[in-house]
Amino acid sequence: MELDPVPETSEQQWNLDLPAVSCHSAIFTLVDNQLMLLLVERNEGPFRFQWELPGTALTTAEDLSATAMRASTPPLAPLPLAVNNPRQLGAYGGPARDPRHRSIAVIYWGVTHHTNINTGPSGPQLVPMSEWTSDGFRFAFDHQQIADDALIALKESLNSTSLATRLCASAFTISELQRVYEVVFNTEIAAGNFHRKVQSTPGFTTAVGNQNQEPKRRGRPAQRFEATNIVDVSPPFHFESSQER
Amino acid sequence: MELDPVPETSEQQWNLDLPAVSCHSAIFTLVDNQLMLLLVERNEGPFRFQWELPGTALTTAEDLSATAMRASTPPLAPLPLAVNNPRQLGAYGGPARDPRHRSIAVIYWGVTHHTNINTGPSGPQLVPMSEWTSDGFRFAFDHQQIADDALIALKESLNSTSLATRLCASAFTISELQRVYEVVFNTEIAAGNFHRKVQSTPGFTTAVGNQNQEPKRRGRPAQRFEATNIVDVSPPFHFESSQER
DNA sequence: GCAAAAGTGTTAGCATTACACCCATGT
DNA sequence: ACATGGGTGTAATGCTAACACTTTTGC
Repeated sequence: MELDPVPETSEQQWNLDLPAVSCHSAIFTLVDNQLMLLLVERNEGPFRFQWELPGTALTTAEDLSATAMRASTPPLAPLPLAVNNPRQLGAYGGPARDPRHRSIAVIYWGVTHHTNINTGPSGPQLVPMSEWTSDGFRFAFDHQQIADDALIALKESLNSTSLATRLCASAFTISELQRVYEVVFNTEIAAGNFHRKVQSTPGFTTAVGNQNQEPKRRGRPAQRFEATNIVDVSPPFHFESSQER
Repeated sequence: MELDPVPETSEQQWNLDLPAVSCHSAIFTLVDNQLMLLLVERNEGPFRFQWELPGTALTTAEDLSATAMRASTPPLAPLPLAVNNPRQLGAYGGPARDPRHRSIAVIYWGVTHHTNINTGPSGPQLVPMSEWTSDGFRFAFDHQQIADDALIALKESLNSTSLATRLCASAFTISELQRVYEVVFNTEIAAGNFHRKVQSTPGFTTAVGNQNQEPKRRGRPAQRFEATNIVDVSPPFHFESSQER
């Protein structure tokens, strides 16, 4: 069994057979109590004027994750996108996914606070979930399936890890954290129990000194916390979306 | 942003830049109370005489999973390998993973009963986990990492789904099913509790008519069951490996 | 004082664990 | 009879859901 992935054919055939590989990213964030996904509207080629996950061809000698993250940064953006924990969703390579040629897309997904995302009129846009899960929305290629899979991966990670802290600002309250879950799962959570669960999970948050210079609101002022390394929640949450799609 | 994954360069450069894509499979099975992994010893190219997951270049217009499964079937085998639920582990594409050229490997993993696997002297071999997790064992490329990741994925699926039934023969007893978990996790399970958990999970098994023509052993004869569709176990098991590596 | 948000206490329910115990069979 | 493996009963434990209740603030 020869496992050299380069087939022994002529150079011309080699060209035709070799698939193109691209890396894409599915970046989620929260804006205004809505879950947003970073998407790009295609302006040429097949699926023109339809939306896709930001991606780029795999050409330079870097990790797949680095290529994917680079793709979600607009060309002239001053700072790279701060998604510090991209996770691989998988490779999508159905033989008919690109009408031009065989194509493999490797997808990474991640979350970040919306202030870390640079959007511009000609680059990636934040699209609310209510839009891209509606029937009229048009994804390019198989990116509808990919976005659905990424959303499932996001929910699984929120249930089993402290990833939700990365969707909050650098300092946040427990109820702001709770809002993350409520938005993503479209559900209501009993505040008292949520508070205990987070506080009783070691490493979920770190208390921050009482720099409580918030615009004063009603009610008892909340403690503020910071995100730390992502830890497992054990036993996990088991939130479920109430009515999806 | 042009997202066409084919860069607009000359054909020669195109050759150099385009990575090679191969599909590999990590097939687990049980033989003699040992967890086995299907591996191939390389006999040419880099990493000669080292072991890799069976793989093949992506050349034909088929699903990635089909290519991966084809790679684990010996060339002249009469029947394809019966892994009816291959799951994608991920894509591995570090820039240095293949010393010859840029290379992307898409990995699928699965389980099956050992009688469904055809091995030959020149093809894939079943290697016990005790061997391939020992320090002296030599994997080709980054297949050590991939095998470790596949084992983690296997354990996660055993904990959260009824996949273990696919490692048993077509008819099996609850204690044979229990042995699957005990071998993979290298742990001991209280038989009574395991019995209840399996029986109380709808769809985990299907009772089979009392065709109880086994070689008679000591003790009360056990009921025999068949595998059905794979269902989620909720709440999941949480077995853990006692002393790994 | 009252409303609102933060945080704590308390009870009931569910699922697992540990282990005792009975069942059915071969020797 | 007895050992062996199959299967059920039961009490203790740990975690969560539900919700009452206290605390701390703005109005």
